[in-house]
Amino acid sequence: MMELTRKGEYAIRGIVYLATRPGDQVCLLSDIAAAVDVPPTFLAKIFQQFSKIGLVKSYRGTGGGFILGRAADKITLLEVVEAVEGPIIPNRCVVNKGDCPRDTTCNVHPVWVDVQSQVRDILGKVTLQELAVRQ
Amino acid sequence: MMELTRKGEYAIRGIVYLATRPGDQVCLLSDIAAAVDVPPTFLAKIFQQFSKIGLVKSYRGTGGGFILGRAADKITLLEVVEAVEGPIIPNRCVVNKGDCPRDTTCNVHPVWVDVQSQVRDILGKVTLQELAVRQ
DNA sequence: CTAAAAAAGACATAAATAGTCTTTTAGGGG
DNA sequence: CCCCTAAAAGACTATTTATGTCTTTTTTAG
Repeated sequence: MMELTRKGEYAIRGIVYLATRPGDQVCLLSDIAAAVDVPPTFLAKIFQQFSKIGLVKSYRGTGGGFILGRAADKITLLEVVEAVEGPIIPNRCVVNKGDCPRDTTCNVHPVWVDVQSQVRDILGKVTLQELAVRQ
Repeated sequence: MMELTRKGEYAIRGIVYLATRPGDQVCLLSDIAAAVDVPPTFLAKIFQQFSKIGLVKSYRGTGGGFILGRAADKITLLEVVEAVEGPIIPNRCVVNKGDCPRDTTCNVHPVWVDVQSQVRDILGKVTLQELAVRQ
């Protein structure tokens, strides 16, 4: 349960790699894919999603490629994960209030709210900068 | 991401309902299914899984049915969820040590360990007794 | 022996996952 | 303007997982 998909795993690998590169250096998608061992066409889709919400900035044509959309310490793991996996939802019932008919009577509901909150909190406190440091 | 499946949701509903019943009263699967609005054949599969690991106790034949395998305050939500959804695994890399080749170098790894630990902790502290109280 | 009820296993359908392939758009250099 | 490079967009495919159903078997009470 609660398992990250390949897409999520690849997304993290790709953008963390980008964060290890000098901030002004445009990276080719093909280079990133090779470095983190992900199918290039699949990573392309992932980076398109990143690009749309500004997590990365893309340049087309000769000399094009990708750089981070913001400083690495301003991008959290939560943002990266939610960008490709969608919001952290331990159960449908927590999506939005009133969605679940049992809402007020169900004793399980607050537990899922708690889980959601804790997970978001953990992921939200980790930045790409921390993930990019080489050991 | 991290979404409980229908199976998990149904499993919780079913066993929580069982926990609201007097401890010595054997419940028909068909009655439970009707009460919590779950397809009976599907719930049957779920309760078979419960039965195998002792979360519920089953009786066959005339007058048969199900009761909890233990007192409601001795069964946690974590056990129920893991019984049908499998272990809480935010990422494959945390399954067991050495499984992930990047294990020692990957900075993301400890984050998933933390997530796993927190979620298990939250779910492990909630008992069926608490979930069964009527509001 | 018979009826009741769970157990077991095969089967079916739909959705999500994990990609690939092709075409289009944008930008740089000659 | 023409060509080359590289990302964007969208259609397409295969595999796996989720969500069940149906049939047969086993167990048990009366």
